Amino acid sequence: MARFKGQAEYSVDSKGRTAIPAKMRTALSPEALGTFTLTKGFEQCIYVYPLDQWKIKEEEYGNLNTNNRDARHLVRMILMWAEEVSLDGQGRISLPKALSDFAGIRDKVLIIGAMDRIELWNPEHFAHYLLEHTEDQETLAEKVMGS
Amino acid sequence: MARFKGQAEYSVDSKGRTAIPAKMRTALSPEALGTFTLTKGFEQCIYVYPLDQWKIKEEEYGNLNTNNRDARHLVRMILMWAEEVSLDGQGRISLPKALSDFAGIRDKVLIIGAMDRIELWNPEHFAHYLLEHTEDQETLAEKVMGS
DNA sequence: GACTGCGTGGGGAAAGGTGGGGAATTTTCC
DNA sequence: GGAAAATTCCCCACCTTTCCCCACGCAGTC
Repeated sequence: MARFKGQAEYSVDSKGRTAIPAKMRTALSPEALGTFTLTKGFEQCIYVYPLDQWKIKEEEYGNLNTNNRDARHLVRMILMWAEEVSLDGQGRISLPKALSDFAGIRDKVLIIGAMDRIELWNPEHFAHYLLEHTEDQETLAEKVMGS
Repeated sequence: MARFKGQAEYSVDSKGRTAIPAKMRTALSPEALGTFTLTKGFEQCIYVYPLDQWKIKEEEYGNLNTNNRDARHLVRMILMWAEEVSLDGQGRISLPKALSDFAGIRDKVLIIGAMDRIELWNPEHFAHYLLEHTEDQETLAEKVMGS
């Protein structure tokens, strides 16, 4: 499985394209075929899953019973935002308008490696996010991984 | 199996035709033969099943116990609205009047990929639908897919 | 100091969405 | 039963968007 890490602030050009950092590109499995599935993240950002990783997610959703009202709604909410994009010859992807609108991304994007996915943030929004979550890492670690 | 995802707002022309997004067309299996079965959706929308996927649904409904009053009624309700349509040379389908009336679709249509089917919504109705389902994704995911 | 890798920008060709005309078929009405 | 009207289907044409390719400049490396 691909393990992404690190951060970078890149620009988004007039055509809505942004480069994926070379370090993250080299972390991709060959099975990903240079293709990602972008979707709406929890919090105001875009989740970027490599194709092979997304297949696993998709499988889960496909097994839900669509005769169940809540399941139907969940599938709608997740899939309507999902979009498949591929790297161009320069190692860039183009951001679907619906998603960059949602995340408030315009001409700058903060790219964060987060294990099995990459996250795209509006740099300013991310700064705000940090301000709202001032708990220090030590406390969090204890809360989450404690016992 | 075809896996549809993404969203798009397209127009419906004066002849009641609407294009199927190219991304969804490429997701079609060859067995679908560019043919869909449209039927009344749960919630106020139109369900669009590729031919091969519809066969599976048909099988499911065919296996229901027709001695059961509810099952009998459900099958009637679903099948009486079902209609088969094919893509034209431009990748469009024409919407049966009964269905577009039911969904309230006029000159604009919101097209949503939802796994094995495509959904057609009146954009405004969909906005209302979203307002009525404000549960956040995280809670819903937990409810539906367990811990 | 030249070379290579990487992020950025843009031009041109191809594809995709939209609209409409006209022939063939079906429906309706006299 | 036949003519008129409406509908359906197939094709062509336009225009915007997308995709693919080429080019530049900066940075780190040998």
